[in-house]
Amino acid sequence: MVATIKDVAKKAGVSISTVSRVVNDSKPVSPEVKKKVMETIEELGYKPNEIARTLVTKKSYLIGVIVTDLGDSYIAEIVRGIEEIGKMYDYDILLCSTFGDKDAEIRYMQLLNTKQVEGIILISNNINEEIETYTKSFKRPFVYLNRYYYDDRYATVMVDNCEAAYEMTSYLINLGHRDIAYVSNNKEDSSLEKPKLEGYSKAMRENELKESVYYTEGISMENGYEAARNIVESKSATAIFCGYDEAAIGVLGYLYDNGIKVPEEISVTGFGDILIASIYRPTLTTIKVPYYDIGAVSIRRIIKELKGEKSEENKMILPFQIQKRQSSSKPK
Amino acid sequence: MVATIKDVAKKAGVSISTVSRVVNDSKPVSPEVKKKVMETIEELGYKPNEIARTLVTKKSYLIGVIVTDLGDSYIAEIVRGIEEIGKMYDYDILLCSTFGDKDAEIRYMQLLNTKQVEGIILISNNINEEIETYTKSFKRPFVYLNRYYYDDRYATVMVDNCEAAYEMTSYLINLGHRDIAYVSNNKEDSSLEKPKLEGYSKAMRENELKESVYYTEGISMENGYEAARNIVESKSATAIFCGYDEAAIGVLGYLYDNGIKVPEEISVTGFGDILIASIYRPTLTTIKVPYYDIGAVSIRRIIKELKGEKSEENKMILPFQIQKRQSSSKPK
DNA sequence: TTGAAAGCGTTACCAC
DNA sequence: GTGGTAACGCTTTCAA
Repeated sequence: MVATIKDVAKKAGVSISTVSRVVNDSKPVSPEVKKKVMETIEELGYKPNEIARTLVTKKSYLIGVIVTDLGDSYIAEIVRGIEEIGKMYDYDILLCSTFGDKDAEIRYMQLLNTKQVEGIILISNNINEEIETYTKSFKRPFVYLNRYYYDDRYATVMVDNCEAAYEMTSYLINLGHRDIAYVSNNKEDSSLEKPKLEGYSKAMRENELKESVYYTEGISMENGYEAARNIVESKSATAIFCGYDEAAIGVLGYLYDNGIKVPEEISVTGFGDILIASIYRPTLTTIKVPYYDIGAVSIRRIIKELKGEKSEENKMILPFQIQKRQSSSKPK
Repeated sequence: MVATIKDVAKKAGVSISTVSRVVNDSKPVSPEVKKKVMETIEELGYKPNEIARTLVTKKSYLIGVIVTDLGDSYIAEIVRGIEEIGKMYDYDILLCSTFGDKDAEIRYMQLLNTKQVEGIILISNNINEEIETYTKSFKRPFVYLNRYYYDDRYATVMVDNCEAAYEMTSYLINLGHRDIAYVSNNKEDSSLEKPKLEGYSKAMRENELKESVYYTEGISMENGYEAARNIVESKSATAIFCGYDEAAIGVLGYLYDNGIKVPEEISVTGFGDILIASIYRPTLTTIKVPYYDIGAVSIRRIIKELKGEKSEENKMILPFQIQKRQSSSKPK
């Protein structure tokens, strides 16, 4: 049987209150008694039961993190940020994956609450109206991260998508490209795709260039692959800018499979800077979204809120960067 | 304030025992009372506090998972397996990342124990003698996963590395290759590298071919990149078999950067089948290690043990597969 | 079928 | 400084 505070108290010949005091250093204890208690603790290998502690203090030091899929490298990166910063404040991560299932999101929100997490970070791909019901009833700090949809009801952390798309398009234009295709994700009303399109349009308009947008079903590599086929078959571009790295990798795959040289014949750029972007050959020029920082800032916000400091702004904007790599160059 | 069992009891005009009974369906309750209680629960939005429950039942339904780094796709895959199967048995994952820090492994083992996890799965890269002390004192189910070292003191799940390396080498030989270089990880005494080397040697010997092993500092892409340079400069191989996919991707990178065609001029194969293996171009021929299943089997073992069914074998061997892809072909 | 009460391992308040 | 004890929210005997 594992030792409890009682065992320590008995063996040390003091009250459990005293043991509790030395363990938590919460109130003065005479040096001799303290020494004795600490020795006994050592001897018995006593470790406070965090569950019992949580029950009385209401502090579980647990943050619930609900993700779509850890297999997505950008999500692993966010979780990394959450965890590392969380640990700095003694918080641990209770992890749940939804694999895109809306019901699971709700189910896990509830589950995590019964497990007494102090806050929840939800990484989602959907719009899920039911969420609000639960965030409201729980009254715990909540951060909502979503690559597709923006919802001003929840606290979130992101980059300025419009600005980023604008800069990337401008970069390609400055390289000398005139025919720049934009591969857009078609999720109806994806509220975060709009600003990207705007940024692209703005740069093109400013330079009096003709816009050419290709819509895809989703953002997968397969979608990118298909988009590339369409673009190449209509011979309509010297540069392809994709709204998501995943699609961009698909584009590169199509070009590779069809013997089209990148960047000599066509330049390709992405959005995100997920792990493979820098590993794939040619390496992908893209917009580096600071996923690690997004996770870090998210949990920091929750911890701040837990300390009673209300953050005023719901939306936190982080800086991005244009990562220039092998996949882009001047047009031939 | 969130409703407790007391609130429900009072409002429903019954004892808390009765409420507990209907919540857990643990003892017969008269239909009318049951109905009344359930209505009250609904009305108050009552959800049992799992922390309080754990305190009395000793069941936290929490499994501690300590990983090196979620950013490694194979680890994300293992965790996926752990989580999905865990959820089937109502278990949740408490996640900790060590980033290779040995002390962190110990620290988290202790931490997770104070949090009352029912079992621990440790994914490590090191040999850490201290671990035994803790697994022993905790007496909780424990599974140890390590890509480099095998330690028969702990329960573990793996593939037959020797057999896998043998088959991959044989595959290359059957394609017609005679000069096959093996890129080995040099971690001194890495006890899992030995069987791989054996498998390679065995296949080469059986065909009276000259072995040529290149040792690297680690298994990173950079290591693979360097190894490829050495191999190419000494013109010593038509096929390169790497003990880890990461290194193989590095090899492909070097060949790409130096205009050497894969597989036309050199075939490349790996070990693991991590995510990029199938995304990178050319796609990588490799040994598919069932990481998801490794996670799944690990947690299933823990849950079995929790139910009192002791597994007799410490070492569980899972089947692998040779994944043939673009990076290998007959020699020219 | 139901309720009272002990107990899980702590913390925190109140006396002394 | 120290000890006794209520309380946290729940499950589980034990009686009725």
